[in-house]
Parts: sequence; structure tokens; C-alpha cells
Amino acid sequence: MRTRPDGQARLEDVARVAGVSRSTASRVISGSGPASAAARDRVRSAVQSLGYRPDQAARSLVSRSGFRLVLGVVGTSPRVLDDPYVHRAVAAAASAGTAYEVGVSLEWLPRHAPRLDRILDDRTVRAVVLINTTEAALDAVPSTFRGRVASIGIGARGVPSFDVDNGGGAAAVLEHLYATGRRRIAMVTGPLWMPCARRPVEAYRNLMRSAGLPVRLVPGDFSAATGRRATRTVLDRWPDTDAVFGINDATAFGALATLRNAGYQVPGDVAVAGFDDIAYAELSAPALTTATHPVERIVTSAVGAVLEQSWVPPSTLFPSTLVRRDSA
Amino acid sequence: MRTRPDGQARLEDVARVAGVSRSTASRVISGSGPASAAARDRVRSAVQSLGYRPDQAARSLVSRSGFRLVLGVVGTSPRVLDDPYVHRAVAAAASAGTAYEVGVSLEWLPRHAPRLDRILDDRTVRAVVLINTTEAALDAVPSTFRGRVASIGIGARGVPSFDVDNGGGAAAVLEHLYATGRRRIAMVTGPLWMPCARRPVEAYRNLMRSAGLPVRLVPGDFSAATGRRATRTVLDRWPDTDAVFGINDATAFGALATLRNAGYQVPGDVAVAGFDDIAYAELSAPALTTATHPVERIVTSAVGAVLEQSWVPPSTLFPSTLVRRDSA
DNA sequence: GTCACCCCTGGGAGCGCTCTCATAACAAGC
DNA sequence: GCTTGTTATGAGAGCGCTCCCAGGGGTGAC
Repeated sequence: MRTRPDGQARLEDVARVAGVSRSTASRVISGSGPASAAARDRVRSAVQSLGYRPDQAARSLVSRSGFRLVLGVVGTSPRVLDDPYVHRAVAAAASAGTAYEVGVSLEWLPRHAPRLDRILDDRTVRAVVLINTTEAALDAVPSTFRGRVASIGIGARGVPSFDVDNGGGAAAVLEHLYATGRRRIAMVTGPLWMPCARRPVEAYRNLMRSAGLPVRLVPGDFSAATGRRATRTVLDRWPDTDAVFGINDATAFGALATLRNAGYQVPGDVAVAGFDDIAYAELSAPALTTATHPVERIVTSAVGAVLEQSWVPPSTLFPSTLVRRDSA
Repeated sequence: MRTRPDGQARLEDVARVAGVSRSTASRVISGSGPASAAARDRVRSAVQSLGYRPDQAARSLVSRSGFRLVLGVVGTSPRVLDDPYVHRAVAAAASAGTAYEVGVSLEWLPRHAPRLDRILDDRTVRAVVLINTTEAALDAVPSTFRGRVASIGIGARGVPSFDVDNGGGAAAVLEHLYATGRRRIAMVTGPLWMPCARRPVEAYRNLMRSAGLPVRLVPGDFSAATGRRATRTVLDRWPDTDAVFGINDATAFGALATLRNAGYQVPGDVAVAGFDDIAYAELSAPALTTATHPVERIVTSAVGAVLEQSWVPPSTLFPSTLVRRDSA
């Protein structure tokens, strides 16, 4: 009888102590087949007394099922991982993952070559949740792996999507701006290639058109720095602007900083609103008017969908509501 | 000759195409033994043409070496993962990890039972980097695994530590407050059980003592919410306070909000300073005076140390410098 | 008693890889 | 020539687990 070289108990040790075969022990531990009550009890107490924990590598080698969840963040550079929205999502996914006993790994997927197959044909990964999903990333999902992928953002053919209703949220913010008398509303958007930037911009265009107001769009990249620069551009190009809507809160903070430096009163001269309702939104001066973004609920749903393998609707939108504070 | 059931090329396929044995192919691919130039070339081109990628599960099953890095965040609840400092660390670790071709997983380690053995005896994990390290967490590192663990925060017996010199940074901030005439300086600290809260508090005590100033300490938990509440306490207890030093920037933002709501001028009536120099620090009103915290460099060093297995000093402190803005 | 049915159990193959070891091939030293 | 050494190679074992399959033993119907 061989002893384990590293002191780790193996399945064989459990089986020996419990007085059953490896097969029976395996069945009890993974719950994958019949076992008598007596066998179950003895295996369970053997596991306890030996401190046995199955070797995940061996397990997924043979069962072809993974034990970790990869969070694939699509972006132009690994710097996307610095985004506060991604941060919230990562934290939420890590919490949700532990509930399912899977480890959560983080991976950057280059925007121009989102090599998803590379991740999915690794047997150690059970599922992938995409963030900042693009059409290219969805195309990169091999059809055989559709059931193991969920998307936070857009979805398509077999990849269920979970997202905030940012069109509705943007509309709520813009309607609030309109209702409080703003008529020359500028918007600082995100990069045009990102699908999550589209709905808010559409909402903006629609509302401006139907209200007969001028369209004042300046691109940014979700960062406070471009929020600052873009707001500078807005002021130079359309000095009579009376409201700036940032695609997210960071952008709005940048707008706040530029306006303050330029001597404008907020909200007296120019109103500012953001989107996401991050923790700092209520701490800025003035406190930021924004719309909610239930990132945690969205991520938890996506993780649950992809790990439980139950049917989920192809597309789920979570409502976003206006949070009225002082900046607008 | 058997064909691969899932279309994936295996080592055997590479060997067959290259006209060598599995052993030789393995040696070339993992670079773990001698091989003739001819054999090397043929194996490499076979890998190319088949799109072969080694199965990590099988690899670590036999070689007993892992392929992922776990970031262990010590805290009372999974909510620690929400901390912006942790976020920066996670992003940095994910970037550093990809450079070494290891996946980075995130795990919460309960403060009262940091079961590190559970993570370390999983052969799929190559190394662990601890964050918010406590003495209990260091004690939980089995001595056989010392070389596979690095700590961001405190270190001990064989676990190298990497941290910001937050004592020095705090001193720099406090000296600046003193130099600009502040004499009744309150400090909002972090939870006392967290080692990373200790050095700044010590620095505060030392400076107050040597300058003959009163000690005004109120505990917080690194969040803006407690920063607000603690500052309220400071104002109630010591109404003549003329400076508030927050243990981190979030705390300082909370202080800023409370002071603003209470009608104080910053920095006119009360100066405010933080620590970390996060992205929002320069966006607040007034822009926050703080000290730098090179999280990315620290994390990259820790990851490098633990993956390269080269000798590293038992303890490395990264300097923190004052960033003078408008709040103090 | 015989048959057909369960439910349970253990033997054994094999997942894809690395690694040890024996052998082969060839050069250099005496 | 033989020994010694060095380098390249392949055969084969086996990492720890799951899963297929054959067999054992009980139960109930006839």
C-alpha cells in the first residue's frame, strides 16, 4: 500500500478508510450516482477525518468540466481593468462565484482579437461572463460553447445578455434636465465602438429631436480625464450650454471640475448629470445627479445563469432610475 | 490510431505530426530538457499548424505546478472586495499575471479563519498574494508553502512583504498640515485590527506628541460613509478642530462632505487631507491634498517576486510623497 | 422455483500530460 | 581497441480522478 508523498489524502485513502471502493467514494463525494445510506455515512466521515479535498486538476481532466469562472473584459488595452465599473463587476462576480464554489479569474480580451476559444477550450474554466461585450466578442464564441457564456451588455444567438436599461436611465436623466428648464444640453459620450455607449446616445438624440433641441455630442472614454477635456470642448464650441450629461459618473466629475475651474456655477449656470450612481456621486460638490446602475444584481444574474445552466431569457434589462441630487 | 473526440490537438498529435515521441515533444514545448535543433523546429511547426495548446489540468496534475495566481483579500466579509484600494490591486495583479501567463483569481479570506491551506494545496494555484494581510493570515501559511506566498502589507517568517511607506506618507501630510499652521489636527483611522492602519496612526501619535498637540483619533473603516460619520463626531467632540486627516481618500471625501454640509469652509476653517491619491482626489471640490500610494508598482513587485522565485528582501517599502492640492 | 426487475458496488480503463530511466549514438581519452 | 562521458531519444509508468460496465444480491410477480 503506497502512502501519499505530500501528506494529502487522496480518494483512494478515503475509500480505504471508509472500507469501500474508489468508485463508491467518488459517487458519494460528487453525488453522481447511487450509494447506500451506510456507504454515504462512512465515506462522509472518512472525508472529514482525513481532511480530504478533491484535486480539481484531476477532476476536470477526466470529467471535462471546469472549476473556475472567467470574467472576460473586452477593451483596447489591459487598462480597461482599471475602470470603476469593471471593478464593481469584478467584486460582484467574485462574491457570486464563491457562492457557487467556483474561483473567479479576470482576463482582458483584446477588442480587435477577443480570442474566446483560447479561454473556453481550457477544461479548467466552466464558464465565461463577458463585460463590455462587443459584436466581435460574441462572434468569437464557438457555437459549441454557447451555453457556457453570458454577456453583460449586448447578447446574440444563444448568448444571454444582462444589462442595465441605460437607454431608459439616460432618458430619465434627460427628461429631468428638460423639466428643470434646460434647453441647450450637451452630452459627453463613450467610445463609439462600445455597444453600451449606444443606447444612451440614441436616447439623447431622440429626446433632442422630439423636443426640437440642438444636438451637442462630444466623445469621451468613460474617464474623468476625457470628461474634463470634452467639457472644455463643449464650452468652447457652444458657450451657451446650460447642461452637461456625462455617459457615466466619472465623466460627470470631469465636467464638474472643468466647470468649476472655468468659473461656472453648478447647477446655477450649467447643470451636470452622470450615470451609474457610484459611491462618490453623493460626495462631490455639488452632489451628483445621476441614474442608478445595479451592477451587483446584473452580475449576479449573469453568473447564476451561466453556472446553473437553467433556461434564461435571451435578454434581460434591469431598470435604472433617476437619483436627484444637487448638480441638476 | 485514435482520433481526438473534441477536435482538440493533444500532445500525441503534435508528436505524430512532428515525427518524434511524446517525450521529445513535451521537452521541446515545456523547455524542460535537451532536444536537437531539428526536433525543436519540427515540434514547433507542428504546434503551429495544429493550433496545439497544452491542457493545463493535465499538466498541473502530473507536474504538481499550478497555473493561476490567487489574490487573497483578508477581510471581515466579502464586501472587502468592494474597496477601491483592492480594486486597484486586482487590476494591477491581473495585468501582471498575464505578463507571466498565469490567470489571476480573486478570493476573500475571512479575517477570523483565513484558510490559506485550502488554497495552497490546490495544485492548480501556483502562488498567492495576500492583501490586507493580518498576523493570523501569515500564521495560516503552512511552512512548506512559504515560497509561494507574498504579502501586500505586513510580512513575517519567509513571507516577503511589499507595502507603501504609509508611516512616512502620513508624516509628510501631517508635517504639511503643521507647516501651514494647523494645530488641532484630528485623524479618522481605519479598523484597529488592520495592520495597514497602524503605521499612519503611530506617525500621527508621534508627531502630535513631539509637537505637544492634542491627540484626536476617531475610528472609521476606510469608507466614505464612516468618514462622514467620524468627522461629525470630531466636530461634536472638538469643535475647534482645524484639520482632519483621513486614513485614505475615501475617508477624506466623507470628511469633505460633512464639513460642507455643516457650513465649514475648506481649507479656510478646516483643512482636509487624505491618503492614496486615487483618481478622484484631484476632482473633488476643493481638490484633495493627499499622499501617493503606488499600488500598481507594489502589486507588480509582489506578483513578480512570488512567480519568479528569485530572492527578494523580506520587506520592501515603497515611498509615499505628498501631493499638495487645495484642501490643505 | 424462475424470471425480470430494480439498486448498489467494485474493477478497470483512461483523461493528457510530465518525468524517470534505459538505451542509442557519437566523441574523446587512454 | 575499450572505457568513460555526454547528449538525444523513446518507452512506459502514473498523477488523482470519473465513468462505463459487468456482476451481485435483494424484491416482487407469476
